[in-house]
Amino acid sequence: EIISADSRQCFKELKIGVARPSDEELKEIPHYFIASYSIKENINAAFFEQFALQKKEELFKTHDIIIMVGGTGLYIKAFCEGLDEIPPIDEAIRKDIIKNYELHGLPWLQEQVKTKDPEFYKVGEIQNPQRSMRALEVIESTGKSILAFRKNKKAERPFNIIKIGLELPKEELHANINSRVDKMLQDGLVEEVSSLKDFRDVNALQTVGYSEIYEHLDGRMSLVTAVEEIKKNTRQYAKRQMTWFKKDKEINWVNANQTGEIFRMVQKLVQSD
RNA sequence: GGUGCGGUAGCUCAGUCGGUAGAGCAAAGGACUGAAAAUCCUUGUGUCGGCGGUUCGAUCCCGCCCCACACCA
Repeated sequence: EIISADSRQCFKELKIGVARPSDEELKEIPHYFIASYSIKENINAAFFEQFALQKKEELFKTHDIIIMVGGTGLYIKAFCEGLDEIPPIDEAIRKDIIKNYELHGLPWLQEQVKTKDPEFYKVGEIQNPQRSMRALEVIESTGKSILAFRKNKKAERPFNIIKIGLELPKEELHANINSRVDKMLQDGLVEEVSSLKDFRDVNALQTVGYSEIYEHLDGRMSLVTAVEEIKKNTRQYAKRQMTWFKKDKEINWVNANQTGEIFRMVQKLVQSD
């Protein structure tokens, strides 16, 4: 059985633009964390960790091996190594910080971090608004620096993990991206995005394939340009995924086209484990 | 044929009152513990269209030529 580790395919409203597996594929093998939540819900890495740990518990009662598939590096890391526990943040604090950042910009944010969490200001990514806002909301909500919650040690997991990475030569990867995007358009990407026009501000829709089509629907971009942008942004995203996964020395790499090889590798790894 | 406006980094363009040039995007590499398909960081030598002239020195001024666009015939 498969647990998906994909931060966008988990939403039931998103299908074409996130290249969700077909209904037949989903019927053939039970999948979890696919099309199971709404874009209106606040799904994130911590939520996924809890979900997957619980689901794995359930599945191990009847299976020796379960498979996790997906491209969201942080989610996979959260499952394999755990996230440090940080108390929930008051929604009002969070909204207030975002509002002020949008109003006053990065200098304001940095100033806030500097006075409220000088430690983070010294070592944190203060150029990165998302990280700085996170640090700010933690200290405002808990009174403690986000750094104080970081344990810097991996969680112990009572099961074995085998990691397999799929890779392709760059030209092939890019050709695949291009045809996949063209297929999405044929399948009705524009219609899918149009139907979600009231939700363009939710996190789930800050997504390659959706942002560009919104721009087009606003009349700020031709369809042709939007499609080119989707292809380009997907290439850049794929590159970021590779940067993330290549750092993980536990991953066994296979050419994505050699499906037979993938099978053999899984068997070998499972036996030797 | 005439007039005008251009020809500068892969693309779009800025600039140098004459001392060999810089932004955005792309590309390449990287980071990343509650937005992660997100967010952020690093990296810019290119016959400054060609050939001559003026000058100590020209991508910048002058002349001719080539190319693109617009308008006029």
